[in-house]
Amino acid sequence: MTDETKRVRARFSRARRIKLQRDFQRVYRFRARAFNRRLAICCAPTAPGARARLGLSVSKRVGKAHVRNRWKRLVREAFRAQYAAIPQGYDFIVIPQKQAAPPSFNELCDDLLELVARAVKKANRAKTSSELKQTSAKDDDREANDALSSKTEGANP
RNA sequence: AACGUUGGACGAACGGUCGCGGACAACCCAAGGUUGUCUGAGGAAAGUCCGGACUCCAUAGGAUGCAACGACGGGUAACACCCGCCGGUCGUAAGACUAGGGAAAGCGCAACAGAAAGUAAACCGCCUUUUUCGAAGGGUAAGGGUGAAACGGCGAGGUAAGAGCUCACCGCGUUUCAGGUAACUGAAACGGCAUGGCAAGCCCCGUUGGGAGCAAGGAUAAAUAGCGUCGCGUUCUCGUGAACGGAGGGUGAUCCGUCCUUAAGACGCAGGUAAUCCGCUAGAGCGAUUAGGCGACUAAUCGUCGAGAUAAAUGACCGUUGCUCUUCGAUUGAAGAGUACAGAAUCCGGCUUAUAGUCCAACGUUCAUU
RNA sequence: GCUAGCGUAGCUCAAUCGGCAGAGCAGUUGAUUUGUAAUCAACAGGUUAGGAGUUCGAUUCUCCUCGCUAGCU
Repeated sequence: MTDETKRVRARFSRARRIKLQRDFQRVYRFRARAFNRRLAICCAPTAPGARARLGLSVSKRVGKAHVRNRWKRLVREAFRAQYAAIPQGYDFIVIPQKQAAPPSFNELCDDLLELVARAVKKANRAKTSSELKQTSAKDDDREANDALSSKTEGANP
């Protein structure tokens, strides 16, 4: 019975997806990644109280249009089903590796949880190592001057 | 019954739980959110190979060029599509394929072989004359050999040997007659071989084509940073303005022509924003009946509304039942595996390509039975 | 959405107007050397991306697929 109540709560609306090119670039630049034979996951922290968000990047190398749609739907469904087990306050980008056939749903759930855990560990390590970067990242959200900030970071060391 | 040929239809079904896009309604109500109801991929949505609708540029007119098409008749909004029919090739047949105008407008091509690859010529031959017996001259294109293709085929007459030289049949061409809307078919007469092939080689003839594409195009909002180049004369008029000329630009191949601008302007470079709404789905729509037509299709009447996203919705799990294959059993059955190709993005009509399987109809050949 | 180009040996590229598919590097074998490299000689290696058509004959001409690349909006 507890499982059913969890399922009732598990929703996945448009607000929990990453849509803007800006956000994608921010997550890629944070460089907290975890790989698998089938998947790659990038991860970056957002504001502390925010919900976890999912972005998908499925290239043409993966397959034809219906194969790509299949991947996106499976990953979205896995993200939704395991939403309670995923840590909040992060953005995730899921990238299927090229030439990989879509797996079954249960395998994909296991892969997703494992890789999310690894990526979040990496992200926390990066966060604690340099707190200045975190503040600069917050500024990035508001002002959206990614290019300038990255240039200054490269110039400082 | 077996083997085929052609055309068409479908392309898993039902139920439960959760989730996503859209519309409507209610509630909290600032944004937005919650609940309920309805609804939500295809025969190819694909490739983007053709043709249109629609929108803007803006006048699309002429000549040349370029591109596409090419028997004939029809269908259609249009077509490189479809239907009918003719010719050709293949198949015992049902049927299949067919870019199928012009080679006496001109240019060009045909490797190797072969004597010769096209206004003819003559290697071996055959016949004949001369002869120094080596050969030379003449006639001929029946035969040999080469080639994908050799200047009609085959038989008879004829001849020194031969030859459409003559004749019959066939092929080819011209004319006439008959049938057909026509392509064409059939028959007769005449000609007496002239006019070999390739035009998916150049080309000629005929027909068609203004350009760009929903990121078209329109509205609102937000944001930024400007810079450079070009640039009006005359006449008339009190003046507004008009005419002519010049300059710049468009007409996306060129020229003529034409159109626009000419001082709150045009063009170029650089930079910023890429957010919302409209376009956006009722249409050459779909289904049925009747009528016309061999058919593609058309007309009338009745009924009906079936996706509209934008980091882009159609999914996940479970159960039952179909269908196919394998194994066991072999009457029912049991277990396992599989259940294709593939995803709308402005919308239609085609073509092409990919497809597990299932069903229906018509027809052909062979065999068996009556 | 629109448009252009390319595909030939393991690699990089040729092949005029349609007429025997070639070169360099790489590979194999032999020679040379005490041995290796270099050099010399010989050899092998091709569905000309796939299919169909035109033609006597197609890498070449035409059409349809497949893959790759580039450009414009």
